[in-house]
Amino acid sequence: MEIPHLLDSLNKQQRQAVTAPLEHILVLAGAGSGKTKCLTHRIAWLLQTGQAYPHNILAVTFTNKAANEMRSRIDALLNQPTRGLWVGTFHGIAHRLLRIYWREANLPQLFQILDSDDQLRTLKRVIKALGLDEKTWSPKQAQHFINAHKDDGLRPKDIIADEQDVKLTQLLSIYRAYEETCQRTGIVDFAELLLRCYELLRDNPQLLEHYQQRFQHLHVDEFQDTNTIQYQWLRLLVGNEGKLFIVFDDDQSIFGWRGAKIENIQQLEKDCSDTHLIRLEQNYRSTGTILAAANALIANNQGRLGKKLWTQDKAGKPVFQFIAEKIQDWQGKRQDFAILYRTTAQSRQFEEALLQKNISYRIYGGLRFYERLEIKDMLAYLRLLLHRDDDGAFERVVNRPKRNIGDRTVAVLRGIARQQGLSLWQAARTAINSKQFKARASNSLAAFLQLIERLTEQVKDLPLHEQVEQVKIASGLVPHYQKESKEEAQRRTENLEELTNAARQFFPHPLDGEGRGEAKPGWEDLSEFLDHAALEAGERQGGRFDDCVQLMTLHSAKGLEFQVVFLAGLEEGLFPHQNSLEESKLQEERRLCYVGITRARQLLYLCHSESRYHYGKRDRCTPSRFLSEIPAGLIQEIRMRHPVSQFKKPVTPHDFQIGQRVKHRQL
DNA sequence: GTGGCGTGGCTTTTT
DNA sequence: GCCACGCCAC
Repeated sequence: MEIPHLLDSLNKQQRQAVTAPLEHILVLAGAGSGKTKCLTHRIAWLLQTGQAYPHNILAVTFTNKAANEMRSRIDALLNQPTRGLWVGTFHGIAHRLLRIYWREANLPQLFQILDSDDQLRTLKRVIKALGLDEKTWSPKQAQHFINAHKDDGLRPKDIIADEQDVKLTQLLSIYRAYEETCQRTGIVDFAELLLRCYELLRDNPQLLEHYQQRFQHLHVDEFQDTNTIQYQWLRLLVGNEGKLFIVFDDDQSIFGWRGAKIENIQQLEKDCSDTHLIRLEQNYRSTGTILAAANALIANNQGRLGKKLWTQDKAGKPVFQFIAEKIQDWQGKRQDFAILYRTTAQSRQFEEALLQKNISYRIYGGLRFYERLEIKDMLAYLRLLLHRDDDGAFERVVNRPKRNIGDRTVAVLRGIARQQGLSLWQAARTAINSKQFKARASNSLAAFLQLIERLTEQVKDLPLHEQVEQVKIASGLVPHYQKESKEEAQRRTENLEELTNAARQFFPHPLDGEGRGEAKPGWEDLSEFLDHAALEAGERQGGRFDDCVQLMTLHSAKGLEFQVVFLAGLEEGLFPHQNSLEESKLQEERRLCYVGITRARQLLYLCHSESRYHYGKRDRCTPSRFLSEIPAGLIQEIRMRHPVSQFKKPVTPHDFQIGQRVKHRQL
């Protein structure tokens, strides 16, 4: 594409951003203002004007989806795949660097990635091994404690614990023990990828300098979602010479609760002198009315950088405040609809209502492919082939399918492992050799060890997908699942079949080179496949239907758009949520509502119930304060024909009672 | 080793 | 009200 053409499709502000001089460019990009376009065109612009070579460019996103989208849009703009240009998630890029520089990062070459579920299981074992009570010291809490500190760049030694503070002291000791376990067994959790990579660059000046010189242009998507360690990592990498090009929207910062620091934007302006702010305020998505509602709502927040979205489109229909059944009347497609809610628990009622009306739907959320039980079981076998000392994998499958290796036997192994500082695998060896078990337990255990050894030998020269297939057969998992209900068994078997397919289609990604490499036998492909499974857990559970209404939480709707949006449950205590009524949290709730509103292109329905069940009790609901923050003139009120009126006192305005009275049924 | 029962918790989620 | 998980009894 010629350079002028590259700019043709851009508006004035977008063009200004894309062609901005080489300073730190901060693009404040409102909802639907074309931020990905801006980012991808900037990269194409730098390349086509000869201001940068591909290998000078790094683009970072939060999700794999965003990274893939960006990569393919850049390729499309340039009419070819671009080599040397790095596009990836923060975690993906950190992982890539750690795989190359594992020595410098003080990791074993074959370090493994732990997903959150594995991390939790590991913590459970650590807490047990410390002799602590799981009830007082919940693994969940410890997990949060550890991840939050890693996200802030803090190791146990960086945390000052007052000895009087029993709780903090104890959590710290768990953190320490967990770190020790991870280091000893070569496992790395998600937060560790970032922190370890930050430390790698910080502590290796030559390496840092190399990458500072290489990546002169750093592009960051959704910058308002960066946490402390991500920010520090970026700062390190950008150095004194590099230039940042960041795209963000402070009004769409909704992940503060998981460590995102919206202040990083101000911090960046403080840390880098030559920053230049550009606003993208023209919206290409929604009607004027929807935008007016969104603008009015968000104006109630303090400390905004400030922007007002506008559109050339007509005003559009008023925002309805209302009740459903509209879906059946709609002329367009089912997938034009989205029902958005604050909490996952709300989805069930909609499911039931839609089921009853025979409207196909798709729920986002739930388990993803690589998170499913049967898949994780298979992955555990595969992990054991590579790493005998993977205690998590060992515990998971040692008795799955049943091999007469019960809890008691495993408990003994745990004891030996703890005492002698061994892995469970080594402990099993030791126990068998020193005849610590009765014949039955000893034989069963020996048979399991042999199975893994034999299997390793058997598949080591096969291509990846055959390795997976052989392990599936030898593990005995399939007959194991067959014992479950028929549908369940079939689903699990299908998923395992799909895993083999995934392995067949999997092409490894050489670390230093670019693009896709050749599949080859040995353990490298398997190792990469396992990384892939952890880092890209796959799409959220999808529908079997093509044409369906989309159901999801507001958080997962970010970045998407729909013709018609129903925002459900606009009630005090639910949205804004009970636990978020304090001012700073309330502002995040309001931004969440803003995100919800700006997902709609044509029609927006704001819904609230008069009453709903809350922990078993039926409660009256007060309409959300967010409703009253939208000018009444933009809203057309609709009242349902048959409101559930268990309360004498009439309530206004109205109600979304879809499915609330339907008897619950297991789906 | 499994099933039945009691208890607690209950916002949002990516990697 | 509902689910997930842990514990105990067979």
